[in-house]
Amino acid sequence: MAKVGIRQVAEAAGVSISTVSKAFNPDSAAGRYASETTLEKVRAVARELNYTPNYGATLLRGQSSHTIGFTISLPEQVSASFLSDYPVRILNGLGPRARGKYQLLLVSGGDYNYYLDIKRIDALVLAGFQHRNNPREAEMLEMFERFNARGYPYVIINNNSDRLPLPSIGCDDRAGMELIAGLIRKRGYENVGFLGELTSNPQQEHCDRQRYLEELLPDRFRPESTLHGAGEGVPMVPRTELYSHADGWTGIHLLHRFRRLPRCLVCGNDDIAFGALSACYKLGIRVPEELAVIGFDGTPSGEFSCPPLTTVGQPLERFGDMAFDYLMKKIENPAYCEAIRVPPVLIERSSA
Amino acid sequence: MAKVGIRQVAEAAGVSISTVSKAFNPDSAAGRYASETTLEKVRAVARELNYTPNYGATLLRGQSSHTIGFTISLPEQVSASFLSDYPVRILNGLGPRARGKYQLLLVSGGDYNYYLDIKRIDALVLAGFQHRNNPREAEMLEMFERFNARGYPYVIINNNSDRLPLPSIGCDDRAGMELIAGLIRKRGYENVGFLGELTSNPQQEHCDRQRYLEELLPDRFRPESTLHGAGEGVPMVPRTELYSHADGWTGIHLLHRFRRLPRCLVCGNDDIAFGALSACYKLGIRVPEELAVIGFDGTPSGEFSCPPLTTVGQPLERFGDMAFDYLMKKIENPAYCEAIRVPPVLIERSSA
DNA sequence: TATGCAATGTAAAACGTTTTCCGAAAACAT
DNA sequence: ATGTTTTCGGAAAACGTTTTACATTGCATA
Repeated sequence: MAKVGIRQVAEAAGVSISTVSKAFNPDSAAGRYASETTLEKVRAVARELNYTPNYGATLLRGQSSHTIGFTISLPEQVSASFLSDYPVRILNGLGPRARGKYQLLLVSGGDYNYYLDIKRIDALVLAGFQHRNNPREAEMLEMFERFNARGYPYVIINNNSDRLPLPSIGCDDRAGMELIAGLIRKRGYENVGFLGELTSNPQQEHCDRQRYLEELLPDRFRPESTLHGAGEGVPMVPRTELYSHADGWTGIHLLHRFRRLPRCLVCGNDDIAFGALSACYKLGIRVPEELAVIGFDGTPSGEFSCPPLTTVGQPLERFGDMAFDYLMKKIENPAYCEAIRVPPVLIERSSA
Repeated sequence: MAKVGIRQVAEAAGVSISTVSKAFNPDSAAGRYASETTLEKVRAVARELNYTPNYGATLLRGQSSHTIGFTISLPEQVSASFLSDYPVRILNGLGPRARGKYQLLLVSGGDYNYYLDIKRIDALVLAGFQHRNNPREAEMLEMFERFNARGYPYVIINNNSDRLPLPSIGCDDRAGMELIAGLIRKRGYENVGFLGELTSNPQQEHCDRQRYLEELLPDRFRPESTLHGAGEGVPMVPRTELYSHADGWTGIHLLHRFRRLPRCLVCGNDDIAFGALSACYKLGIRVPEELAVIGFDGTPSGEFSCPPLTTVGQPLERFGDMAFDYLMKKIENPAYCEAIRVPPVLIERSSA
């Protein structure tokens, strides 16, 4: 069978190739100059002939690559959560939404500019970027700046800082902490501490989640049950591992040894909570009888930890499809910029 | 600044545009007809002008898309392991290898044929495809057949069946089971059972891992400590969950209730083992004192389960870069087909 | 010195679209 | 009936490469 291109379709439909092109690009400026009746007829013929526009030609002549870049974190820096189910869940939302309209290109760290520059991608989804307390924060902010300056459409997934408004989609951490605070009041835990990712630099600001918790439970929050606030006795430990499990593990050991364990410990994320849980198991601390542990993220494994983890679930699939909508909006209106926060959901299991 | 295309480079280098093209496609047939000296000079000029061949034009005129498709499982079917860190680890191997040479396109389930047909991708990496005991096995095999018939370069990651030789890269399961068998002998566990994924169909063949274990430990293996072999008393449970955690959980409950628990239980994968571990925690079964549990996969979370999981680690990053090499070989020599098995590694922690 | 052949480079023809520009026809206003 | 606008569709010019086919040069051989 002969190759079927735009010419064959044109001939079969009895129109010129430009009309066929218009049938496939109804939104283009020239599209206005053909009647919908004709276009529909052309489309029917095209369907029958099983015609698909040649991607190379489209790309060469047209202005859109119909491709969205998806990238997980800076080069050689994969955030801990991306070693769990994060990317797949996000992609499960993004993929179906983009299907048929945009293709998804995996852009490895550092190639963003390049791909955007050569028009290989129309827009970029940056996932797994935590710029807060990140040693390469400067580099990341500079990149965002560059994107803004050039008007590149991009969106960051799960960048939760409320101090730096950026085009982003993420969990409404404050709402999440409200859920947790509500649970804590319900259970009646009087002493509440927080366990975030460890860092060797005590100067670094606390993560937003900790701040929210302090604000929401001023009467119950115990700063000394926090590694930053634990005081002189407690040494700061340099981070050695990529995974934050280790932070939870170390955190419990430290707080236990220095007798700073509260009645309830809220963890910055589920991975930290898992680490905390294993340390409790090891040290014989009963959860939740002696120590209640609450996570944040809703990782599926939480259902099967020992004991099953009470946590706050992030709608990651939702982030994915919202990211797509965000970018479409941004492409249409280059001035659009918003930090969207999606409310999470409380998952009550048995650790608190 | 004016756009820099092949013409500008040609002019700057004092050669014709075809010579510039040759400099960038040294492997093409026509490449032989220009001296390496000239080509190198052209390349230097191109570098200086910061020239990159226009992708659309390359695609239109050339025959290769320089793109590899990466796909995780059939539409609407994400295998449990892909909700852990699998895809990212594989991509961590594949990405750097492909970088600069091939782009990576995320192909969502069902679009493979389409993308290959329209030459949008040169080759395909299929990850997360377990065709054994899969309700859609027929569909998958048919797809593989079609690929073979048309000579599409593709490779399946982690398809471990030894009964159906397919272009694949995966863990050498037999070698893995040898490691486990060795550990079991060393520890002196006399009764060994196996816990695979549950299925409502008792007719289905055992997974290869179980078969290897039986073959390797004929003296210690207890078929009754296996859900398939547990006999009439034990009901088969239909799968309800995507995650195999649940299978481990249910498995332990069942075996415990019907008093078929062996001294040591080998699990088909880590997720099952985590489910088993939580069930033990819940039921008060001490691990490893009463029951030793061994996993398979080397999921990072194993380090922080309760107790930390003894398992066999799969070199997933290695799979990724081997997949790239595989496809390159296949593109060069269309007849090439091999099922590569990479030996795993024993990770001794405290659950056995 | 003529001849043939290998080595090197170029001109020009694709590749299959999108888009610009223009003319014909139709609709409308006078 | 005439002039003016609007609507519709086509001809043709890009887009930036790769590849084919051919021209030139240099060199060894007859």
